Amino acid sequence: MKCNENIGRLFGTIHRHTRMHYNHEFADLGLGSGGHIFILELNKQDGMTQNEITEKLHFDKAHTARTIVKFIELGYVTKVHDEYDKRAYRLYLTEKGKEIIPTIKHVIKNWADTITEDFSNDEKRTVFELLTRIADKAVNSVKCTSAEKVN
Amino acid sequence: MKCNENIGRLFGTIHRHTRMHYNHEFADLGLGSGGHIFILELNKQDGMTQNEITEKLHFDKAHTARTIVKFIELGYVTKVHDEYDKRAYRLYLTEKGKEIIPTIKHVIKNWADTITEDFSNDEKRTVFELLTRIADKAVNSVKCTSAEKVN
DNA sequence: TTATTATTGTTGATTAGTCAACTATTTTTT
DNA sequence: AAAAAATAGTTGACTAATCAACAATAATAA
Repeated sequence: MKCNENIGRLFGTIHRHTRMHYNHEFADLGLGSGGHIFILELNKQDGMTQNEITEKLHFDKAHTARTIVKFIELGYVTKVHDEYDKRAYRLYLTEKGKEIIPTIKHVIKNWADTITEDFSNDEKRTVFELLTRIADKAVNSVKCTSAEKVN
Repeated sequence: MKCNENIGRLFGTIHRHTRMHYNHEFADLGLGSGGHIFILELNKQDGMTQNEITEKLHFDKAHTARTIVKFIELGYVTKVHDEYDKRAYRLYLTEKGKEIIPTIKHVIKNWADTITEDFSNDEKRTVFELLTRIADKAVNSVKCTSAEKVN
């Protein structure tokens, strides 16, 4: 069975083209292809620290730091020193940040609809479920190998 | 139905962690996370031009150019001026290039097995088929929007 | 044949993202 | 309480990949 052979390549192809599309769609907002996720996440749960959002989104904290700096410059996010832990910052969406939520959601939904255009509802549900499981495994497997490295 | 909402995010997460894993596994060969695909493709079909392999893998030609330069330095690939079209180069795997094929295949298969560890054979087949269809749509959709831009 | 257009590949600039090393704090151990 | 270890965030260096502009060559139109 050859099924598994190129699955990584498919992920690469899909991800790169998703990025190209988002780059195009989000250009007017001053966003690139990746940052909108932070905004959506803050919309779900305001007041997270950079570390918390980093872990939730499975990014590297350096990436978060730089993305947030950019969003503050763009006026979408504000950063407040935590009262009790002076190392930490709490992140909040500004009004301007909240305003772009509908646009972001619209672009995301459109793209999802486009790439699963010919899918039945059943297939949509299936692919979402299987990808969720794969993402979980991927995250945990990498976590393990980098933990090994430490030991 | 919320299924579609975050599918792009799943692709991002999976792809980034795949890259981290490949970076780790391919380091000994001097490869990063992406280049091995070119080597596998040349192993399937020798003598392609840079353009041909670029299109087959859905990359940007600039990326191909730089990747090939690196592979020539590493001794995995050679580049031969096309006899009839002096703009083009034909690409061939060297012996050293052929030697690393089994390692590459092994790493890829291992990763695919890891991330679908708890999948039934049926689920593996399904996810592969659905992803193939998604990749196809993604490639074509982006192609369309960039064609629009030209007009 | 000459002029125009298209194609192959290269280079420069830019973005997304990681890792490693660092500073400033906070927590834990002694 | 002092020393050691852990944590939050920043910065520098690097890779993967894209887009845009370019040079050289080839194909097409005049």
